[in-house]
Amino acid sequence: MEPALKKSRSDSKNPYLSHLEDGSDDLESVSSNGLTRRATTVEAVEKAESGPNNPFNNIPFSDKYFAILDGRRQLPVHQQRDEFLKLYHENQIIVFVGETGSGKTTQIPQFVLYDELPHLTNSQVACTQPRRVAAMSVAKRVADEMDVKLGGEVGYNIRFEDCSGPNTMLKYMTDGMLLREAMNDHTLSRYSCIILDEAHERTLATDILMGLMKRIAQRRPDLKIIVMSATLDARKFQKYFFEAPLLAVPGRTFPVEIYYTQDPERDYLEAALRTVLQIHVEEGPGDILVFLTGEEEIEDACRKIALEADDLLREGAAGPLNVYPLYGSLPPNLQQRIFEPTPEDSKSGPGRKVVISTNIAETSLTIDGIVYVVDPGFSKQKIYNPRIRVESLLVSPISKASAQQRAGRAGRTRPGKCFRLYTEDAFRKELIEQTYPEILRSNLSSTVLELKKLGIDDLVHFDYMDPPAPETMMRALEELNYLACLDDEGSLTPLGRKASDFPLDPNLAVMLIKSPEFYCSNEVLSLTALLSVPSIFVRPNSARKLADEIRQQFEHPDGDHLTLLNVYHAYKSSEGTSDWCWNHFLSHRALISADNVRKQLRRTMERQQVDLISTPFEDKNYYVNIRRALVSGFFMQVAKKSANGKNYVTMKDNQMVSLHPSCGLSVTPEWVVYNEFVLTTKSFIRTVSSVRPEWLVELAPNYYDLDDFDNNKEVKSALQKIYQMAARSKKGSRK
DNA sequence: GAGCACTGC
Repeated sequence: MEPALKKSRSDSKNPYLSHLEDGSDDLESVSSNGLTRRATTVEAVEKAESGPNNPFNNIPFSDKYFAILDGRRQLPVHQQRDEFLKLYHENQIIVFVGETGSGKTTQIPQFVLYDELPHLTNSQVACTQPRRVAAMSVAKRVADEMDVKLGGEVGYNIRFEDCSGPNTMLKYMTDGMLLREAMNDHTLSRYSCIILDEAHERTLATDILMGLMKRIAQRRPDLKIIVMSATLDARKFQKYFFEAPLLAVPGRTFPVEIYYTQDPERDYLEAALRTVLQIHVEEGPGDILVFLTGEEEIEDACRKIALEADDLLREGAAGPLNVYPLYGSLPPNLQQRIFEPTPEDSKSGPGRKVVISTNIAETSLTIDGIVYVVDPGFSKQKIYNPRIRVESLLVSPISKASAQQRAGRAGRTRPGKCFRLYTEDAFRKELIEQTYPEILRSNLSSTVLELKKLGIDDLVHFDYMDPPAPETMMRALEELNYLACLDDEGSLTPLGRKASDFPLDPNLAVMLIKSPEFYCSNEVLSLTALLSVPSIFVRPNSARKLADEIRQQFEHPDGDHLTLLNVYHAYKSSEGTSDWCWNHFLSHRALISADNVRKQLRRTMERQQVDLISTPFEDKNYYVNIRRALVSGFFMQVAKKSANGKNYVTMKDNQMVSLHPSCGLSVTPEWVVYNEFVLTTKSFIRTVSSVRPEWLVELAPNYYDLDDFDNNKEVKSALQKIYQMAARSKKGSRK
């Protein structure tokens, strides 16, 4: 036996593997990529899995364990365990594709774990997920399957919650969390195997991790990498990962019949309503899922369908129909209603429910009992325009992959039907294959900062699976340079290093780090947390006026940022009860979330030695200090009132914008800083506060260089005056 | 006088 093997055995923290270790017949040594690894055979691992004792903790397996084990061995993926192990032993990287129901997310990590068990020392196996709930629920399931305590041998790690410990060998985590870890440990040295699950979703974090994995793979021949994805673009993953071998496992779903329209639909909303009612009248039992694009559209459709369905029921033309909306900003108790039982059949026809949902039902939420899917072929998608530096949401046609995913939702419990409200020709010729990965649709300033912290110096030649547009990269580098997070050579500055440790956009991070200079880091910390969560204001359709009136009592004349702070302080002094929030039209959920973010940021501040300071509330500069701190991070998001006195013009880009109607400023100040640029029916700036122009030239002289304003005479001359005034007062103060 | 698809640190 090789010395390496002996070493790993004597270091092993799992001394219970005698039956694996001693049964030398079951084991063989395999050499690949210059590294010696011990290969377990299916017979050996199945023996270990069959007990009587759990090899991971030496406790006898429970009866429940064996019941689950039988089910696991029925999963499609189990048939290919042998094949998987062979590939795993012989290769450093494998691409694994398995459709819904194949069991890949729960089983593959266990296959790895049983295989690694003989030589696991202190290393771990990580399996990433794009969503927190998935990481949590899969970890729970796998802990049950392995008959261990969650947080023990099997755990999970997501933002705000680390449920793992010193004994954890398998850790499910969000992709963002692993990326954070990589920022402080560039080779991810604590892991012996990293599994990137749901890679086809192409989240920003997964894309960066994939590029990182390629680099780490070369530096760490001992690291195993498994990329798991849905089938469609397996070739692309293989090619990207040095022609890694592919293992494909069939899913376990029921067939779904696809129907197209003969002619293009002029009005997809109207067509969707008609289709739902037609299914309800003509088709056999089974619930319906309809995909629409947003809250307003969904609520509207729900009302119309409920009205029509009532008529049909009264006429005796159809059975009862319950209609449920489903979208992300719907309160959780209302989201849960989709799981209510389907209404009883009546003489006139089967009882059904119909769920009208955004894309949330495409991946994040699974509803059992869906037999019919209505797919109009649209969704709201984020797009980024680097020219004007604006991210916006646009209703766009979905991709073929997305259409396939939607259809699949009809076949989870029995054969189903999917009604596509577009022609087959349109599906073939007009839909793109895959939704563009997030990296091509986002502002990358956060990502660029992360990459720098990850030790990637040459961002342009980093091996992206899909390289972002050069202009997007330029914008990000330029923004980080103005924020002084990167120097003129593009290297991380001490400020940039600090900023990268905060889970925040760079402008928020810089504002927070600089806030002690303005004697208000306590307040800016609260403000940053409030700006990092969904809106804390609730404005129900039924009580808009009242909600607006109550909001007014918190309003600060100098701007929405200060209003947010006022609300937060009132919330804290009311002891944050949900009744108080309800009565003041505030979202308790958002405020709790802001509190969590605040705590996390505060820990980061302590770690980065950013002091917590407050200006006494009585001080006349209390609010001024906060507004000045705001400018130190948001000087690139400033607008000046335009000549007509109604609109605003953004600095440098010269975009005509309006104050968002939610803005609470009592007067329209000459200069404002804004948190967000929203492009909807027209261009709005949202969450706006008044600032003094002399702060701009004082706090961001590089950005407010007069030579950069030649295309806007009005702004240039205004700035010129301020520079002159500043010079004069400097002279004056010298006397 | 308008709106927040969905995630994540």
